[in-house]
Amino acid sequence: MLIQTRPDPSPAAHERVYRGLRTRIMHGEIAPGESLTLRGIGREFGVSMTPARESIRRLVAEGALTLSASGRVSTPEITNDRIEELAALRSLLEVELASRALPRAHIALIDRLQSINGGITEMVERHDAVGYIRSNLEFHRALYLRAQAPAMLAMAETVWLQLGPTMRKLYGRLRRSEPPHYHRLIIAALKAGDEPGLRLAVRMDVTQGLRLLTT
Amino acid sequence: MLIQTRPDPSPAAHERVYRGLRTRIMHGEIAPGESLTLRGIGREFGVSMTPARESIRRLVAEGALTLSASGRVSTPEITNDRIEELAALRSLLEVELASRALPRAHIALIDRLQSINGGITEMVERHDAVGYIRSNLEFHRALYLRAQAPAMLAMAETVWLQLGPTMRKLYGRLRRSEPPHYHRLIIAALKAGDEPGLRLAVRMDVTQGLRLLTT
DNA sequence: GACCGGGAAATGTGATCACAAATCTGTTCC
DNA sequence: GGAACAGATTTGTGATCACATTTCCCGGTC
Repeated sequence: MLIQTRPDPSPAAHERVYRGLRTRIMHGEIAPGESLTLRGIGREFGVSMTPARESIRRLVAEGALTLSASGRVSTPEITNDRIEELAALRSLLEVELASRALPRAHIALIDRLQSINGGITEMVERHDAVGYIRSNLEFHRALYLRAQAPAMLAMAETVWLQLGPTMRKLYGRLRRSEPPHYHRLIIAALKAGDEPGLRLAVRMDVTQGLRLLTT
Repeated sequence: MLIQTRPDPSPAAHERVYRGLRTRIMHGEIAPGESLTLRGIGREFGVSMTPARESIRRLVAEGALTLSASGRVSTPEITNDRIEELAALRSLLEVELASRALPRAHIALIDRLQSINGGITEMVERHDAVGYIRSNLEFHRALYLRAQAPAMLAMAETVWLQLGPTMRKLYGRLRRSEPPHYHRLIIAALKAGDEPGLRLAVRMDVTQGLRLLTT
């Protein structure tokens, strides 16, 4: 075999740009309604307009960005109806994912979740909004990875992406020292093998924060 | 006002290409594993590689196409696990959409559904696979449009898109003169305002065919 | 007959450019 | 003072090109 396995020597430029923008959006680092330009993105990542355009198309397709009639791209202004819908989607998808992960949840996973949870508490104390959002999503992703349902997980992440720009705003309205209460319930239900309890805990955790925005 | 309202005078080239490919994939006109080339697409639609590439990026982002490590694009070969997952997603999303549409379902909608249903029967008699798939999706979309949940509908359509290439294969295994049995149940439940019945009928309709593929 | 190798063709990637449309800006006019 | 207009600038779009890599095909070797 002549070809040495090099899994990802230098990701394509459009991939780099895509990943960069994606995590920024998902973590709420871009305000709703903020607008972007192809040349600006290109300059920022040191590439030409071509890869910038491709990454934008991808993000638009995933609902992370909207583009106006004239082709201008910006993060979507989110309405209450849309938030309600996205919260319902999170509930539907993530309850199912958690349920599928339950029979596969070993002790190692529970340890991992508890560790991530500690990180979340730390972020709350530090008032680090981006860190909080990132850790919170990490908690959910760690659990759902056990569901062995990649298409479903991808859909859930797409919903997170669409909610990204409002997450920041959401965080501002949370109680300052709010501990991840429902996360504890999720872990307890996992330990007990309690499926109805797990479903309820996930549903509450997922809709709790978003309810604040719609009222 | 100087600017005359022209809602869509000439859709951008990449949009045309995107729509063209999308409907072909969703209707099952492209076999699983079939591969496409940027130059080929460009030649077919009379455009250069640039719009072809953008539409491909979009479709890949939506899961309608996969691209290999070397960047080659093709329709995804679908495994049984993936089909099971996508069927579960259809079930989750479409049951919810139908449920939300129920309180808004007027007589005009029911008439429309019955009319589409007639078209489906016709397609079955004609052994027109593509027409069958198209009419079937039209039936579901007409119902879900009443749910007033655009983000959720978009997700459901994404799942249809991902199932597209296997729809054709599925059709081949259906009984020749199979009438849209569960569609009748859906319409009956709508008329009766029977929510549990509607949820069940949609779940059965959505998973019925796909079950054939996994066994 | 099957496997391997090398060269030719095909393919994806990214940069650059021209062009049209949209946006911005500074000035003028009421 | 504020609205309207015209020119300048910015921006998205799509075509074209060069380049590196991959894929394909044909001939040779064991």
